[in-house]
Amino acid sequence: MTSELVLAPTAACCAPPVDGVIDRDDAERVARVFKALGDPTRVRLLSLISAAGGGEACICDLTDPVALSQPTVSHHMKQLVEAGLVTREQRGRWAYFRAVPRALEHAVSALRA
Amino acid sequence: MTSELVLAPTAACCAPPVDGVIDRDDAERVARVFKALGDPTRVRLLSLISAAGGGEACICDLTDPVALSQPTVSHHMKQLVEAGLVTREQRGRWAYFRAVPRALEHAVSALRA
DNA sequence: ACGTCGTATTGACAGGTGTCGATATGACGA
DNA sequence: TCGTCATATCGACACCTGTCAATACGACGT
Repeated sequence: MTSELVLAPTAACCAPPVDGVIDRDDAERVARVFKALGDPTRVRLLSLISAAGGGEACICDLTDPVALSQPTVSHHMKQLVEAGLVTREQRGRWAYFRAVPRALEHAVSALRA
Repeated sequence: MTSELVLAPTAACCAPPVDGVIDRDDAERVARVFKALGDPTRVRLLSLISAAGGGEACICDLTDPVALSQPTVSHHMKQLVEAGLVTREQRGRWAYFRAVPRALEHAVSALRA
């Protein structure tokens, strides 16, 4: 133990306010975003949506490029939506997805608290 | 199916070169970085290291703030190192970790292919 | 009303992940 | 050489995750 990084008792309960370090709740939120992009399929899905014409795509546009079943793609899209990286808009029979502009950058800058 | 995003047969083998979309290998690499930050503990660890004096910290400096066992912290640090987000330098009995400056930004920009 | 089409949900399964205690490794000091 | 200290590895455990086939849901068009 070279030096004490934290002064308050840590094991007790609430977030120990270490200066300049992201707190537990923010870490949880940031991790949720990164976790959504922690799968290569979802990385490709987000890239596909961003590159699609009009910046939007529906499930049927995505299943072929990633070569996965429709339920699996639907599952991945749900993860991306819940992470706030993508929005979903039902239009008739189709569900259109768009990338949320600066969602990822927001998470990155939250990490640099 | 509203439109064909991809023209080549996809299920076969090599990466189907869809224009402007990240290819399979890059997606794999990018996902590995994000996956490493897909855990709130590792997010805090990276933040702790960055905020530490001299920009470096050893395991013993980290176990208390995250309130986890030494083997668990060691395991998380290994993940961060393998993802290229952190470097490890053995110095005497201690292992010092430093954040790799623009590793995360690099992954983000790779996603915006 | 009925069938069809796009999508979501369910249930199941193999494999991965976070965590710990116990133990191994390796460097230093006496 | 021996003990101690910082860290890594191992083995085990509960839990989560990615995937699919089967099915349910909902919005059309006829």
